Amino acid sequence: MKYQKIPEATIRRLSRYSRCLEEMEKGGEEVISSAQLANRCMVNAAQVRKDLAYFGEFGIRGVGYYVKDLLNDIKKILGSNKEWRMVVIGIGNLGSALLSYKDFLKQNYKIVAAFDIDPPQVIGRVSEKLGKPVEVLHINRLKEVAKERRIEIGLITTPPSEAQAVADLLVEAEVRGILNFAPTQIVVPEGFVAKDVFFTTILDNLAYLLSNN
Amino acid sequence: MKYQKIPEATIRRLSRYSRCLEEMEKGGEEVISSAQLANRCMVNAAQVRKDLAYFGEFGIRGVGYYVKDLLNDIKKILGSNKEWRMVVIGIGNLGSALLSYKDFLKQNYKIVAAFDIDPPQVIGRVSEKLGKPVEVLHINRLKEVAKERRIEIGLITTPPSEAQAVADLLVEAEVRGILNFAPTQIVVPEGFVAKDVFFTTILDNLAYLLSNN
DNA sequence: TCAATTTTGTGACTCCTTTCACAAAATATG
DNA sequence: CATATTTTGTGAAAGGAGTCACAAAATTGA
Ligand SMILES: NC(=O)c1ccc[n+]([C@@H]2O[C@H](COP(=O)([O-])OP(=O)(O)OC[C@H]3O[C@@H](n4cnc5c(N)ncnc54)[C@H](O)[C@@H]3O)[C@@H](O)[C@H]2O)c1
Ligand SMILES: NC(=O)c1ccc[n+]([C@@H]2O[C@H](COP(=O)([O-])OP(=O)(O)OC[C@H]3O[C@@H](n4cnc5c(N)ncnc54)[C@H](O)[C@@H]3O)[C@@H](O)[C@H]2O)c1
Repeated sequence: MKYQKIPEATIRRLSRYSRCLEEMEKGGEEVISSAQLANRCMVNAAQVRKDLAYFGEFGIRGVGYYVKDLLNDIKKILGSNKEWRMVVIGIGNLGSALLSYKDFLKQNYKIVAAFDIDPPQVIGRVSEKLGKPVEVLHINRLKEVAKERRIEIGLITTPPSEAQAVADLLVEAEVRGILNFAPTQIVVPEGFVAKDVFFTTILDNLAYLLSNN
Repeated sequence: MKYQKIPEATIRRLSRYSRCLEEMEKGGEEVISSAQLANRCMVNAAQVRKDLAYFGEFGIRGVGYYVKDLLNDIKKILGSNKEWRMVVIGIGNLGSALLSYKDFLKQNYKIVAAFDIDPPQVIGRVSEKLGKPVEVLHINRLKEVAKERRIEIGLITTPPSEAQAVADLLVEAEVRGILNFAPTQIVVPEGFVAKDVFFTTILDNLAYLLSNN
């Protein structure tokens, strides 16, 4: 297939297909049609086929898709087949929750370091739920440790006033991907990727829908 | 302006404008142009004007928009001018973090109840950060308390296996808006609104961008 | 008072995304 | 082996969303 720009919506749906396929695999299903997958993910069947068509041909006409193979192919496309090494910065309420989030382990996302500016209260913290204990370190060791542990993604859970400064530190440490949970827009240079997760935006959306339906 | 279907993206941007306008108001700015607001929110100026045009005329030609008025108008559009009363269900790592999330207070979102199925460990829990202490109650009191406290939005932070059942309880209690943090797709009847927040989808997105740029 | 300046609101255009519809490929059946 | 059936992959059509460009409205300044 010739090259085309891939819609961001397609990537989001691939992640959804991935989750559904995982459940199907667990359920023992071996082959599915685009219609079945579409149904499960609440999208159009042609949409499923077109999304996949951006990346190649994965199905067999008259048959469908092999669940296991398709799951693998999608993970390869998303880059979620490899293990991603992450750091959490700001070990307060939300940061602690992320540190003990079991699902990250099941997926290929692994928290391998944690930082705070006020470590005495949290230093040496260990979560049994995690495969390995993660010790909370002082933020001034970020650059050094990030390189050492080959960290690729940073999760920012500091107060909003500190978020951009922390992002700058991550950039300096060459951590290329940033997920920011503080309610402030993060800016990073070319070559880096930052995504903001605004809880209030999601709630505003809900509020709008509730007010107008 | 004649009626049109309003794009979901417009609603998301309005929320963004809202946040920027709040900062501007704090900063003492009284009037802004669509270009300035657009710049701040990293969108196109025509986009700002078109988004607003769906709902009426809010600016003055040759002048711009009055920050205070526009903020009010946007909040009215979004429905975020009123106070929304919320419940959190599943007071584990993430649920506890949400319970003590200060920003909800600053906005018009207020957590007025909390439930778990295993309350002995958490009953009577109080967060000083919140205006009023919120006691964690047993899930079997959900329907009764939801009505009593006029709850309109439910935040689900139970394990995924319980999420749909909890959503069903919320529907039964006529809580019309649901925000689900468990990694499983929630289905609700006509007239209710459910949004899923999938952390892994966001990470998959990031992984894709990091793998392909 | 009137021309110059600023900035909105919006029709028209472009670009992107989704859906439709069908030929092509694989399988099943008699 | 030929025909019917199934389901993919994809070009074409339809539908939405974003950008451009300019007339209309307000203001400023001479
Ligand atoms: N609590 C929630 O449920 C929730 C939900 C959505 C978003 N958020 C956002 O996430 C962020 C954290 O929220 P929280 O409730 O966990 O706050 P918190 O105050 O409990 O935690 C913040 C932590 O960041 C640390 N910190 C401050 N400056 C730092 C720096 N420069 N470097 C490293 N660490 C630093 C603090 O010591 C503290 O431990 C906030 O921006 C908040 O708006 C929180
Ligand atoms: N921890 C995180 O940072 C994080 C991030 C994203 C998503 N999530 C999702 O949020 C959910 C909660 O995660 P967590 O880490 O807080 O888990 P957790 O195990 O710490 O908390 C779950 C809580 O739900 C309660 N519960 C179970 N069944 C219930 C029921 N039927 N009714 C009421 N309460 C019930 C449990 O008693 C427990 O207190 C999970 O689905 C998880 O996948 C968590």
